[in-house]
Amino acid sequence: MPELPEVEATCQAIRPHIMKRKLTQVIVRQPKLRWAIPKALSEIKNTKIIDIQRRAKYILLTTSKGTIIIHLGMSGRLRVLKNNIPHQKHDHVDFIFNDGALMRYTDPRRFGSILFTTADPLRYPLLAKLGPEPFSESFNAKYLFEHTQRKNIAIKQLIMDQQVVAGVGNIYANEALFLAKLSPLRSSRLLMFDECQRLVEAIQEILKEAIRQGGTTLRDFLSPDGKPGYFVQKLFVYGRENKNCLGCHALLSIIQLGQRSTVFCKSCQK
DNA sequence: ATAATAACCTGAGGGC
DNA sequence: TGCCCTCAGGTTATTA
Repeated sequence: MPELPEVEATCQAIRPHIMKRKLTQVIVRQPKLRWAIPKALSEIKNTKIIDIQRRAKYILLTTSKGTIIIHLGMSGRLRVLKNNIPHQKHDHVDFIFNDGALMRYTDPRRFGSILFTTADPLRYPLLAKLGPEPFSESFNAKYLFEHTQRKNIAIKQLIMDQQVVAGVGNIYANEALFLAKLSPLRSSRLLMFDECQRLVEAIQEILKEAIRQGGTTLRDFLSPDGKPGYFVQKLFVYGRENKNCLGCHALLSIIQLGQRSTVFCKSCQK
C-alpha cells in the first residue's frame, strides 16, 4: 500500500477536483472491504465536501453531514475521472459529483476500508490510538527513546507500529533504517539516545523526500492524476536484496521480520 | 500485558 | 500454456 507519502500524494491530487464540490451519489458495487462499507454512505446525497485531510494513512473527507474515512490498504487507489467511464473488475465504489466528476475507489485485494462517522473522526476507534504524525513536534528523539525503552522488539517493528509513529510502512522503515545506519534487528531497548535522534531525522527525511517526489511506484501505485511516483528511483535498500549496497558495495541481505521482507546492509547498518 | 502468527483477498511472476 | 508456489505499500483478530 500506499504508505504515508502515497496517501499524501493522493490527497493532494484529488483535492482540486473535489474540494467544495457537491457529492450527489455514492455507488457501492462491492461493500466487502476490510470492513463492510456502512449503508449510511450509500444514502448520502447532496453533501458538500468541506475539507480533505490525511491522518496517518487515512484520508478524511469532511462533508457537511459527517466524515468519510478512507484507508487504501495494500492495493487501494483513488482517482478522479470524468463521469460515464465504465467501471472495471475491482472498481468498488464511485463518488459522483454534481459537476460531472467521478472519484473512483479501486482495490484488488480489498484490504482497504471506507467508513463514515458523524462524530469526531479522530475519536473513531481505528484512529484514536494512532501515534504522532512524523513531522509533528511531538515526534522527537526523547519521545522515540521512551518508546524504545517500553518494549523490547526489533527497532524496525517498533517504527512500523502505528501507535508509535503514524505513517511508516515497510518500504520507508527499511529506507529510514539504512539512512540512520541502524540494523533493523537491533533490540529497541539497546538503542542509545543519539541513535533515536538519527532515526527520527532519517524517518522525517525519507518521508519528506518521498512526498516531494510524489510517492513510490511499485506494482500498482499510480497517483490519481495517472502519473507514477518517482521515489522508486531513490530507494537504497527496498527491493534491492542481493544487489550491491550503494554505500559500501557489500551485498544487501534480506530477512523476514514480523512477516515482512527486510532488506539491509550488514556492513553499514549496526 | 506482550509478542508471535493467522487472517483477510487478488494478481503477478518464477520454476517446472 | 498451465499448474503450483511465493510474494506484495496493511492492520486487526486470535493464540500462546
